[in-house]
Amino acid sequence: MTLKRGYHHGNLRQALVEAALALIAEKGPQGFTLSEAAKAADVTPAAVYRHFAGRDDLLAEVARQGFDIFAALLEYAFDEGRPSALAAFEATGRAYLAFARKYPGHYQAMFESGLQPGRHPDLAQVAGKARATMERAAELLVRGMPEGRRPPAGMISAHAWAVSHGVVELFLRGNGGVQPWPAEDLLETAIGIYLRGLGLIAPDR
Amino acid sequence: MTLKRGYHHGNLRQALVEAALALIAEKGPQGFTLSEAAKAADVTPAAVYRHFAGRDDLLAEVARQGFDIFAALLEYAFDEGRPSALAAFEATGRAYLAFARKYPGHYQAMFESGLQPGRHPDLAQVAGKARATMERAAELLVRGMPEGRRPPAGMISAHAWAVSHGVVELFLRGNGGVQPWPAEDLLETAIGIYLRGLGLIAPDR
DNA sequence: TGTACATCAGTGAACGCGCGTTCACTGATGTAC
DNA sequence: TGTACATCAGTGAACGCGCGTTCACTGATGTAC
Repeated sequence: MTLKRGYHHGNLRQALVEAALALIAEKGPQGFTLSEAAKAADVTPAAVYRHFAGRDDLLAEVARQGFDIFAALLEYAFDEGRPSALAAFEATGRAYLAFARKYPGHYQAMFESGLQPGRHPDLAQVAGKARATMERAAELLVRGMPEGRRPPAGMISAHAWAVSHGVVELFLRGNGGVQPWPAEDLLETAIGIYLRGLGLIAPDR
Repeated sequence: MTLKRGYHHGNLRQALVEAALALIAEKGPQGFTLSEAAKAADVTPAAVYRHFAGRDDLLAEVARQGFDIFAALLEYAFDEGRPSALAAFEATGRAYLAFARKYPGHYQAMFESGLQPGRHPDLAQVAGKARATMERAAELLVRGMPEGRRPPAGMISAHAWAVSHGVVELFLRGNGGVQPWPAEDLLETAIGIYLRGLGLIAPDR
């Protein structure tokens, strides 16, 4: 980290993003400050303004990169619906949780930092891309159901978002005492029961 | 609000709690500061220390009162399992959402303020009471299932917590763009499908 | 290859701000006699 | 009923702190000739 560097940093912009990520992952979204990120990048706070409009702009860039990774992971998990609509749907749920576990800094910047996407159009755009992938998975899933009883795909994907998000918030971080099940197991069983309820998995085991 | 009052406030402790609630409901948990709560209660910041050990202690009291109300609402919704285990279980889910909608300040203090319950034993205790009610509802629910295939009640209640929490976070506050369904409908459909998956509701409609 | 110069990334000092917290105090209240 | 006094809730001024942001500046880089 303290490698010799000259007056110019080289790639300060990305270094600041990564410093912010480390701070957020360690101390939560409120533990991130522009000044501390600058210090972690071995630079004066004023230097940040060469690359970002201010504190919120830096935070938004962190979230944007997070949504980029998130969208790519979902896309990869969905895999165009292979090997089956069912498997692809389950895979996107797992990908949600895997992302939250592997990129906690990004995740918190995206969902817990309190920045409103309306103020950052490019953020809203890439977030929409991630959402679209989940909706494609749901869309494909309901096509496997009898015509008359298909629930709206948007509702199915909203359910999947909600349970994934809830599992992450309540059980991935250790905030509610010791949890007897790993978050991954909780999500998998919840989605399994849900899919049975949709009639897409046989009722017996 | 600006009713004449003497040198002594009368019930400053509760007035501060309510000022904090209003601030949190309006501007989020980070919008709450000891100074602003004091100002809203028409009192000097230093006066707060007559009633609370400091900022965190005031926040914890807000959360504690929230868990009190929450636990009572769940208890009332559960109603000792009447009229049926199924109805009682569904009612607790609805109560979760109703609480979040009706008491947004409490809800955010409890779940989004970042205070750790470990540091406030009485908070952890009353939170445990709420959790226990949800587990009783789940326990009663699984008793209606054939002996060999009963999932652990704690898992069922964790699922219910997670989906309720996720629906609140994602869809009750308007953070994710316009949502075509009310949060209540999303939660009800999700839990309905889930209960079908457990074999507790007939598969057809 | 060498020099002059434009560009611009980062410095360092300073700002105003609101925060949580402390302290000696003072004014109101209520109880003992 | 009236007075002395203990209690204690709230005041007001002050503190140190870290924050985000600004500004004139300076040092490094790279390009034109």
